[in-house]
Amino acid sequence: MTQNLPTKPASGDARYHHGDLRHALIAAALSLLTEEQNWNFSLREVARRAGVSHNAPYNHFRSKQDLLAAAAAAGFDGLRAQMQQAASQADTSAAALRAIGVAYVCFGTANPAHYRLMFGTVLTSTEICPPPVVGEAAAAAKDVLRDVLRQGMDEGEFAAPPGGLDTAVLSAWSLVHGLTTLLIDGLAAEGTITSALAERTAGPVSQLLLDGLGVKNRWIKSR
Amino acid sequence: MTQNLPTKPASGDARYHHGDLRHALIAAALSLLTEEQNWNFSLREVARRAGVSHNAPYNHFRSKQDLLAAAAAAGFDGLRAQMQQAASQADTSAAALRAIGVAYVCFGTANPAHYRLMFGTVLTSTEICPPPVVGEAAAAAKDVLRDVLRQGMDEGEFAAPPGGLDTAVLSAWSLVHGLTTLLIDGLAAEGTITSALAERTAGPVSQLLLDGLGVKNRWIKSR
DNA sequence: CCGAATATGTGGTCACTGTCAACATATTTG
DNA sequence: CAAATATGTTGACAGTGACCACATATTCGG
Repeated sequence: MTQNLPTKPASGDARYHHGDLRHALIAAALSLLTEEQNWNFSLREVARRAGVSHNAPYNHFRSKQDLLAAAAAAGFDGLRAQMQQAASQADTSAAALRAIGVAYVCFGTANPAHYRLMFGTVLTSTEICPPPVVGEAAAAAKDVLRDVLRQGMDEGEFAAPPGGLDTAVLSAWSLVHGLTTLLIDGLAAEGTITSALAERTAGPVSQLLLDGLGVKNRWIKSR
Repeated sequence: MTQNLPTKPASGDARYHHGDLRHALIAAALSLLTEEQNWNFSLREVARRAGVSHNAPYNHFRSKQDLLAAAAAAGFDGLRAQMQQAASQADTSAAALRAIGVAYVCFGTANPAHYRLMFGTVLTSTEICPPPVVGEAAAAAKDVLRDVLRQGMDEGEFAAPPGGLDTAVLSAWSLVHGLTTLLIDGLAAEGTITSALAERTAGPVSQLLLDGLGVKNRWIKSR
């Protein structure tokens, strides 16, 4: 090295210890994720962005995958928040379900790379299928859906399908998740995906699920 | 190297030109894919498996992504085949739709890594969203679904949802695709996924879609 | 209040990767 | 049969993830 040990920085502003490097790294990873729309960026680049050496991240994450898992978990937290807000503003269970569906798809299409990462770390990473952090965050989001469905079934607004609540939850989640990824992958529609397109698509698709749940005012009668 | 230029092999068995290296590379990639359950394997490893030098692949694929895209396209071909066979063995449109759903989910859960790759290369790769090869293969599979739905609607077996055939296709695909990935990701059920589980899950979920399509003998009446 | 244990950051290193360029050998084609 | 092309080979390079030993803060027990 040309000049040794300027370790003690000139200004007391930047300390040797970063303060909250863990979050800084996650933030850096997320910004790289949205910039490049994939997670091929190097762990070293993340470290550079956070202004630390290429090895500092290893004090907070066991591996690159581990960092990505943390970023994915953060994504599920955000998703859950959006779903909850959407549900809270609806007055009927059916409306809540539809709102959740739209919110879900909008979240995914607005943050394609992040959404993809959320459901992608798993395989890319270790054997243990959903890394605990991710699994828990995902379950929390799933529960929002479950609550709405249960309430609707309790109120008699939804009919119980064979297989009961579990099947309903799984179907609903499958539907919005599938739609989201198809949109992201450019397999559902031509051209770039706008939030308007997401809403326009998510609406009818959610409706079809509602029909399956035997919601009272079916479109078939309403026209 | 210890021993130079045994380029001309002793036996005339192995030629300088491989014969069909392109397919050999795809095959090697696929076997690595199922072995390691991810596509972190190196292009060099693929070349090693095919018994060629680390640069030979570049005569057939522009990049690693390009090879992966080819593998993904092959996957869609296989998927379409299974869907077609399932559909051909059903006597009603509703039965065909249900069979396709189950076949779809079974394909995905039986080849998790491959399935994941099929819907994953996109982002990981270049800007042009679905690489042409992949997009075309995917469209072919999608058409199987579309044909069944159209026929069912023509026959009056399915009711046309608002948004028409397109919405129905999109919904159906979303549902099975979403369910498949959730199962693969370990987010739908506990423990390892068996083909039995896949069928058991895909059945009711498909049924819910059929209900949404207003199929005559609804489960609610059939019990 | 101080010294040891610990947490956090640094630079060095290694095997390996994807890709490029230059070269060698088959194959095809005029 | 020569020239053009297709296919494969070796060599190189910068960049990567992950390990190590070491340096510096921070914390905590005495």
